[in-house]
Amino acid sequence: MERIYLTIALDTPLDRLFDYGWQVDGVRPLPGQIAIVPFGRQELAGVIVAVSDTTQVAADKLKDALAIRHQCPPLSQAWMDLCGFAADYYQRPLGEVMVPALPKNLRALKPVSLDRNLKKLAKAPLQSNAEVDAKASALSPSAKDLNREQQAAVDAISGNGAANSKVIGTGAGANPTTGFAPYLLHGVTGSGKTEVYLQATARILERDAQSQVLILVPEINLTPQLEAHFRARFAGIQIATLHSGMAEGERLLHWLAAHTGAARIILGTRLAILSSLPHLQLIVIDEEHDPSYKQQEGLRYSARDLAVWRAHQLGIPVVLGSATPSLETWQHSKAGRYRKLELRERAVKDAVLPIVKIINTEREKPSEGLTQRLISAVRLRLEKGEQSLLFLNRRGYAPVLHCDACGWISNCTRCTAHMVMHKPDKRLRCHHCGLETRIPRHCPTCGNIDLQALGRGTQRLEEALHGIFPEARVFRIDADSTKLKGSAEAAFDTVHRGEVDILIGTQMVAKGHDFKNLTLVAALNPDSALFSQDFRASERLFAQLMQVAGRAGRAGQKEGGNASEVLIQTRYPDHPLYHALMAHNYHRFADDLLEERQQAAMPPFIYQALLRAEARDLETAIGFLQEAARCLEFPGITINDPIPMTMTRVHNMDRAQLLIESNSRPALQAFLKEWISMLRSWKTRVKWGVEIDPVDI
DNA sequence: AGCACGCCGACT
DNA sequence: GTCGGCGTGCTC
Repeated sequence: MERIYLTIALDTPLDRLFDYGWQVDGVRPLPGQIAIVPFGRQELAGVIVAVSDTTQVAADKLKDALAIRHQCPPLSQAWMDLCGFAADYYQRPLGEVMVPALPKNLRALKPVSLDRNLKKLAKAPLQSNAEVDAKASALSPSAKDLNREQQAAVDAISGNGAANSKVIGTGAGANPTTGFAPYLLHGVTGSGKTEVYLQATARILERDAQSQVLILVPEINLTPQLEAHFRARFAGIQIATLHSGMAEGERLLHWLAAHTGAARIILGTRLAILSSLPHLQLIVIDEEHDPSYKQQEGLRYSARDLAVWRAHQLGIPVVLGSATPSLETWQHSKAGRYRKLELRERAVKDAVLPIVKIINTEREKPSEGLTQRLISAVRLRLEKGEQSLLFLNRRGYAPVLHCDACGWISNCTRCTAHMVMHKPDKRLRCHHCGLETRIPRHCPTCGNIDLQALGRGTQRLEEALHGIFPEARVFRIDADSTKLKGSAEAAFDTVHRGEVDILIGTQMVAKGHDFKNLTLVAALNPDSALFSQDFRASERLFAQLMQVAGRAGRAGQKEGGNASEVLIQTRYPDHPLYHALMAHNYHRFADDLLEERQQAAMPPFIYQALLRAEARDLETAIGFLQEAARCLEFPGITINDPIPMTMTRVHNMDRAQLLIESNSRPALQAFLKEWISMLRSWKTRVKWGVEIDPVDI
């Protein structure tokens, strides 16, 4: 029996790999396989990254691995390289990238779920659930006719004809007919981006009997409807879905379908970018500008950026679709690094862009948050039997409770934030730490029983609308009304079935769902983002408003009907952002913002990283950052002053941050590598972490 | 990060 | 007398 050594990546903050012994009896373990090993006093699953006849580790320290999951085909070198890149780029140990990227049931200490799901997969193809099937059966199975621009896009992406002249480089194992080619597919809602994805996918699948296509969407809510489209179009082809809302067993089943190549189409949210896809030939990122593609805890990766890297690695096309591309992507396309594919027309027959109008709330004072003009517009829709959508990006009843007598306000005791009043369950709730109390009957400091609810959330708006339109069917969709699993989809279905007259929603309703009978969209109070500290706030607001606006009138206008209407209630009717919105002019808006960013030396023209620190008191956190700022000088690197975070205290911890900037990405990377290893060697009670390419500053 | 060992305060 | 606070030390 041969004795060998396995180098294994484990999910631990220790930035190194661990060697284990193994007695070979029969099959020799391979890199990319899963091993179960003893680690300290625990047992962990890890990924074998190398197999060797020797080890540097002293015999008295070395332990033997406990088991190898031979039944699971090894992860490819390409997948391990992807994780290696992410680990390097985001400055994390390899095991912290690899291991959490695998389904929990694959990492379980006992292979029961693995064996069960492998057997299941061998026996029968992946099935979609009944709801998706029902939706799919209502959709046409045949490809729609494309307009000229759509056709050009499909040809370019799938590499047909001379259209694909701009091919940049080819990676190892690349399909010779494509090569790495990043595309920005720029088109408003209703311009038929989904049809482009479907037909490009069809071409890729036809070309090669094994090829796989990965399509990412920003939110779990959007996967069922996307799945229905693909299900309807691709009968007999296995479609895997991957998102965080799946049960662990199901998740493993779908992951295995992708990993073994059985699934040819993979639909998912950002986490799917780290799945194993041995025959990947095309990646699509729908709504590429969406902030959800940025993971906000643990490994803070950008799924969009990893998608572009992965496409480059494999030498395949990647499509970034959006009506309002991120400035990063827009700049790449202007510089010619990404090829721009424009869809200028709405592809849906007779559809026209909605008319955007501004309501000046300085001149026309709203009552209960609603101006008279808006109320009339809703009434008109009610009379015509059409739907209205009121967009208010603030959940709860009122954002704060206030005592007029003594000035008390409902502050959270653990956070620099107000406790939000939730009327249905009679609670005050902190949206940051989850602290809850009953709504006090009288002021906790002076005893005054007349407490005022200040401001307006979706619940209060719902109440007001019931009062104004008693016979209307008012329906609210937000994180509170859709807390139960699957209830968000049910809620959207209720609207689709026409059982709702007035829909109230937070940003949840802005994405994806096209409501056929919706002819009025109103944004009630979007102003707060205009003057935010975060320089990306206006970019996000524009995208968000453009997206809600896109919910209206998608399915074409009825005979003789008017275009849909979008009403924006604002105190700043002359703000350029609203003017660009009225003119449906993303180009102008984005170009102006880019120019500002270039003048001010901000992303995407420079690169940033953030060191965040968290401690019991602010002085400790700031002190740590000050010391960190002093400890290493590096050419081409700007280290700013530490500042408390906008929301300083969360869950009784004070937080501060230090911004690092450079106009050279390699310089920033080199600096961070050295800096972080220094910081790691410090003994401190401060909790800290580094984020690369932060999006919330 | 886990997890265990280790040495000092308020409870049955 | 013990349960348990979190300091510090280690993980092939």
